[in-house]
Amino acid sequence: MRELLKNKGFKLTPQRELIFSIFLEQRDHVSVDELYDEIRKLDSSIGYSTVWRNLKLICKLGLAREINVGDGITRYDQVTHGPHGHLFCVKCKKLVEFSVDKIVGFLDQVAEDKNFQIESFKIEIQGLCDDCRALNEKTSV
Amino acid sequence: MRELLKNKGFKLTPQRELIFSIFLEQRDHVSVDELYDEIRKLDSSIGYSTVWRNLKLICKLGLAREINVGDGITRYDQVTHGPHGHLFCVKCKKLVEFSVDKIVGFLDQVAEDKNFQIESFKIEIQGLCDDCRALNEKTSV
DNA sequence: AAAGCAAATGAAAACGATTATCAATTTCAA
DNA sequence: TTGAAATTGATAATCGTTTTCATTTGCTTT
Repeated sequence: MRELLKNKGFKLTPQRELIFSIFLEQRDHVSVDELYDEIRKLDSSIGYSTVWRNLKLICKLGLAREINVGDGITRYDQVTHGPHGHLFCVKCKKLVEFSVDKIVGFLDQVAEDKNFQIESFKIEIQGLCDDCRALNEKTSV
Repeated sequence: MRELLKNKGFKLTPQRELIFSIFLEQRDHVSVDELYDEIRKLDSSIGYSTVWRNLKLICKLGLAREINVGDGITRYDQVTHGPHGHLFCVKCKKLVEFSVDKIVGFLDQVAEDKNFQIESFKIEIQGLCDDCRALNEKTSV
């Protein structure tokens, strides 16, 4: 961690250390606000900008990616989980991952056909998750 | 058009008629600003809100979908083009469609496995398009 | 160990796209 | 023709993101 930062000219501050470690232990895809709330529980003196800037830095270092599901909130997705798609529940906003191994070949082919140089891809299914679906049926009867 | 609106209790105004027709003849995925600019050329009295509201309405009627590529600008994608994925050039912001017929089966399977009810899906490849790629090579030599 | 400098921080303000408000106007059914 | 409901246009509010700036801090070099 310290080395990864040092090599690129970044400094290791207590705030940064805390933000990195808390972010990396999140299982879900957190937003700035969500991470900020977590951080504040541990050190209420850390500012919002600092959390925001460090999330950006985490992305720049290649440890996470920004995800935009269209609800106006940017979430941060650890790339250490490997390439994957997302199921996004439009009701409860839950984001669940799934493996996309079976279709990366197809995507590579598409890009090759159009002479497009892939930087990243995004595969997202939007709809209702298991829970919200059950809930919907109950309340609509 | 008139019937589609009438059935759902919406009224047909000259502004709406113009916005709908101009939107539907766009080949690209326009943003509110872009469509507003087009509209203004034809009728400079139409307000931004009206264009925005009618784009929302077009989506509500199922004629288009919102696309979020992560650059903070919402674009509108005509669904009449059928299900498709997007190649998004991070440099020139161009959005090009490609067919996803070969992988919808896979997505359906994923959803079924998790008992997830699909409303829509999004398949996006981000990177450099043919043109920008060529340009990059030239300037970096 | 001290100094110097670049980077990082926190508070606040700026920003930009989206969405809401509201008075005036217009559509459409009765 | 008339009245209720929807629409419009201008403007303001909202909200997440990003920038600014003075101050502090980490780290390298003496």
